[in-house]
Amino acid sequence: MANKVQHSTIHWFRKGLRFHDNPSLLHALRTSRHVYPVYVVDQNWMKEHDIRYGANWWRFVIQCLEELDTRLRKYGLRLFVVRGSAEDFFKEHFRKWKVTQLTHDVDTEPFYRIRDVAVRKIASDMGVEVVTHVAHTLYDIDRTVERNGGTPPLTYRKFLKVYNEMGKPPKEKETATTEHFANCTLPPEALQDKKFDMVTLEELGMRCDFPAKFVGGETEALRRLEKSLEDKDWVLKFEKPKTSPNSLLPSTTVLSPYITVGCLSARLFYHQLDKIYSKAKNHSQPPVSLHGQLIWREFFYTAAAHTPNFNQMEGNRVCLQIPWNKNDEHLTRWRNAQTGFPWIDAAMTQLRKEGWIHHLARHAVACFLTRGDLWISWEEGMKVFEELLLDADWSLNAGNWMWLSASAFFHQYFRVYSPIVFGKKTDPKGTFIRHYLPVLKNFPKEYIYEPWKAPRNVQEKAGCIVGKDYPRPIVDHKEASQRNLDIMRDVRKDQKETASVTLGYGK
DNA sequence: CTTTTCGTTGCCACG
DNA sequence: ACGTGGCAACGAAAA
Repeated sequence: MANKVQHSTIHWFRKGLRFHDNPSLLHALRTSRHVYPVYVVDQNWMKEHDIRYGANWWRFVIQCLEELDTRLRKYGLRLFVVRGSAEDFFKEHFRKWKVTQLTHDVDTEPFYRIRDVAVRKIASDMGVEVVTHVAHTLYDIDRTVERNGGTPPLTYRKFLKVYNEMGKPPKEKETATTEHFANCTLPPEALQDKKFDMVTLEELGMRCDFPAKFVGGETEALRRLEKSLEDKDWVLKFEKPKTSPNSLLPSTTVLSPYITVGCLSARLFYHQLDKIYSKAKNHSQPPVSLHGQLIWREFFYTAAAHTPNFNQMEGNRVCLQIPWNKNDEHLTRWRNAQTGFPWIDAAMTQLRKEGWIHHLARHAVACFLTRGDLWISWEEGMKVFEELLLDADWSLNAGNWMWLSASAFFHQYFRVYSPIVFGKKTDPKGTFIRHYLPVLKNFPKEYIYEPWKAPRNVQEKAGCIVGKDYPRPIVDHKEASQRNLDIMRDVRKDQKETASVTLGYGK
């Protein structure tokens, strides 16, 4: 090899749990004699920053880590799973392992940024060079914002304009493979150090008493990508709003969990789509196309990275200030699929048991919790999603919750999803409900979306008495949504007046 | 400045 | 089956 191969490098996996399109890993391998691949599990840090991934998410990530470890061992390396503070670990091991270089992806969430600044300081104090690359998003987000004049685009159209000016995102990098690892080794004592062996759910104090519907790992991610792109016609015609939220086989790709933890590169997905698009005469366009979905992700990442307090209402300049109610009983019932609205409860059951629900199902349950029915803050819903979703992503989660609650980005608050009618369009027989709420499975289709309306004898025949075997609806939808609509209108009127008064003072 | 148009995915009644 | 306008009417951006 022509270039000097002499660094002793820690490659820090956070997201980016992959060998394909991993520029910072490639850099580590190309410039080092020793490469220590590290993943940090720090529950205190997570608690401090209110990061609340649940057992299903951890199981998924551990599967990803196991695959990384297995593959690294084939190349003579291993994964070091660190317990506790990243700062403490680096302070100790930069010296112990004679580290001269640290490599990792650029991450934009505030909690990552704070920690990265601290780690960078430790590194510079100890003479460790830090090399980072943008690999999780399509573009370098700071440059997108620069291009937009210093602020993030806050409408999709505006974002598209910037996107069109910037040209296609960088091509994905080659996959790290045998030749990249050829010159990298680890000292035997490090290879055998049991302290850094794989973490388990038990160790994290967690339990999953249901099987994994979606298995983590890069191999599964790439297999799923390939399968998703198999039917070219489906890819070319894809329009998100036309996909079904309640088909038992997902009507979309379900690549989001893989992209979120980074065992699938968004850039790889982007360019594979691009190849298919370029060979065809016609294809669907953003925002509804598959490219459009990746651009939505980028849109929320960009807004989140440049909006202080993006995941809360208070101090968030893009978020409408709404006097939400606090109602722990209603929140708990929503969380635990006990609202008495079968379509809502079925979706929430799918979320809890599988960790993924269709985007439109998220719309339905989010609208129900916030502006539609329960008038509970979007922040509460966001927290539940973060705990239960495999694809929970800080930026997208907060952004979409603001969208659905009509707090930001989306303003047509009078368009309320009906918890009874909406699901019927794509699943009139209620197959989805019957699957996830077996207690209702024998209700005739006339009553499956509103079982409380079934006459007593029908309930008896179905073997399910509403109010006993399945809850009565916790609100009257018509009444609640109308009341909420009125409050929303008043809030907006008030805030417009306040804003103009403030403006008046400013002049 | 005002006016019009548009916005990934509402519901309902009517034809 | 599907399209349309009314509902009561949002904010951002184009015109």
